[in-house]
Amino acid sequence: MDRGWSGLTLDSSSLDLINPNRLNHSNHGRFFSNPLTMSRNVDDDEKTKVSTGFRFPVSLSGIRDREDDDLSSEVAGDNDREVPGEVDFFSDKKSRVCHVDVDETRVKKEEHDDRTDVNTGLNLRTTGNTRSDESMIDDGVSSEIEDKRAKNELAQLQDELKKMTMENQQLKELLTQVSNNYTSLQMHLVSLMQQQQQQHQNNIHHNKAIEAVEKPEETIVPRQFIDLGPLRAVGEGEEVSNSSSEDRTRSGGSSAAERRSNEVRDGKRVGREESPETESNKVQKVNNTSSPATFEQSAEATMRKARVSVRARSEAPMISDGCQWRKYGQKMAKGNPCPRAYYRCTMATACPVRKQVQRCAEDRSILITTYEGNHNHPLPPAAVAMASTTTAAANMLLSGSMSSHDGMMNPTNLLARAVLPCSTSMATISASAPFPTVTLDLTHSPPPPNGPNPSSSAAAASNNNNQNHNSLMQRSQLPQQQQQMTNLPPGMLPQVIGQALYNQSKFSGLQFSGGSPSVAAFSQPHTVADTITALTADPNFTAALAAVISSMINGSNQHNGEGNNKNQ
DNA sequence: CGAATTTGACCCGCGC
DNA sequence: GCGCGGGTCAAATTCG
Repeated sequence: MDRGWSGLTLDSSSLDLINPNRLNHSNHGRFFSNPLTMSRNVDDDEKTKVSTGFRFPVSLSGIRDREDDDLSSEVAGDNDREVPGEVDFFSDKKSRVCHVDVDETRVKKEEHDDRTDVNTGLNLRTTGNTRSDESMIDDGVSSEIEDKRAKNELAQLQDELKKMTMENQQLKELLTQVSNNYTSLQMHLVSLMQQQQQQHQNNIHHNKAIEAVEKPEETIVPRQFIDLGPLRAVGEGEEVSNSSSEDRTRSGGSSAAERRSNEVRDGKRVGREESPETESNKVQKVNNTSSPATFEQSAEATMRKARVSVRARSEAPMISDGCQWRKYGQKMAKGNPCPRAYYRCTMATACPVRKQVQRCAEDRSILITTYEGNHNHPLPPAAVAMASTTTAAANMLLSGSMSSHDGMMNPTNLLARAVLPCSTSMATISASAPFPTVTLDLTHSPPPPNGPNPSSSAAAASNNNNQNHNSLMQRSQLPQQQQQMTNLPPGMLPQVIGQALYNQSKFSGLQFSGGSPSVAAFSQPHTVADTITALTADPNFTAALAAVISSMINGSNQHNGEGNNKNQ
């Protein structure tokens, strides 16, 4: 069936969260929509009962479908025509309820809750059929009892509906609260970063003053500038004008990078989109341009160096991530029989983003795509998911890889440090690689019985703690959605990655609900505080939230920066 | 015919 | 200093 169902199964403990009334704080407009879903869902639920697990929708549309189904059936609960059917569907329980009678509300509620765990929106057409069947069989049973049963059921459903509505209300409040918290946090971050920026400017002015007084050759530079990678595309026009021979002389240890920039000057490599610059040149430039955007440029420079590696199973030669790429080279990498292809983004003339695509040596069904740099142009919707994901990952990585002082001062790093311990189930971070690299492993296939871990080649840099990484992955029971990603059609990947971040917040609690059946975070009525606790305790929620915030931070940085802002 | 890809050559960084 | 490997360039080739 191609209705957005993932086809993957969940343990029954997660089922409860599928209930859109608990998850979805919205869309009452769709409450009565799509009557077809009722009949459609019959099959699903019946199949679900037969099979070992339950299906859940990965796509939002899928979620909505289920929501419609559930809601529709609830609505149908108000509809007398359909109610008896549902009664019969749960006939094994209903009869008990019926005998206990209405005054035994506690018992009834327990039964009711049990049933809720199974999915309240079970299907009316099935039940209707069942009813008709049963009515044919049970002709002897008095219609009076049946009416009574129907009324009981109706009351029960109405009760349930009220309960759901209240829960919905609670969730809405929760959402409001979370979003308020988020807004205030964001404001706080922005103010922090502005303060930091101010501080950097002051430092720069101070250093320039010192420079003017002391020997001009001894450039005193704040440490953070020294530690930075090359400045991101300086713009083709302004490229080499500053790097005179005096600069090179002054910079002392003239490196090969300088020779490269000489070549650029000599016209050998004019077509280069990025001007390779020495550290000293960079420092020089930074010092020369004491513009307010210095800090942002520095961040971008580091960003340019950071890499995000995505491992995914794909038979296609390249995962389609929504961007346009031009292949500019191919090399045989050592230790891998598969060639490595080099692509650069062609959506804008001077977009610095590049990516490498290579198949994993150990498992050639795994495609390793390594992204480097930030887009300097608007992205099509299809590319936003991947771009924001990689940017967020890179942000987390970079904020974590900064020097200790800066890292501690960097608000992003606070997030990263809060996030990384739990996001290791999805991301591996490498500080020892030539470039800081974060690896998003979307394959999560069990390691070959006797071979090395499949993630070992791409995440090679991180392999000093690779074992730990894997144990983390296993211990945390990698989200089933990720497992589902392993065999996605290539075009679906970016969407799913982005979706995953989104879904992580939506399905928070689902994936980590533990083994106990029907005890997911919302299976029982909770106070808002309980719910918040459950949400914030969930690593996925934290990770997703951090990814979003991190992405936003990057965005705000870029907006504060100069002309060539990134759009991620 | 223009755009995209291929591929050999070149350059650079790094380890020995 | 030399060799190796990674990364990039650009002419040649292929493709639409």
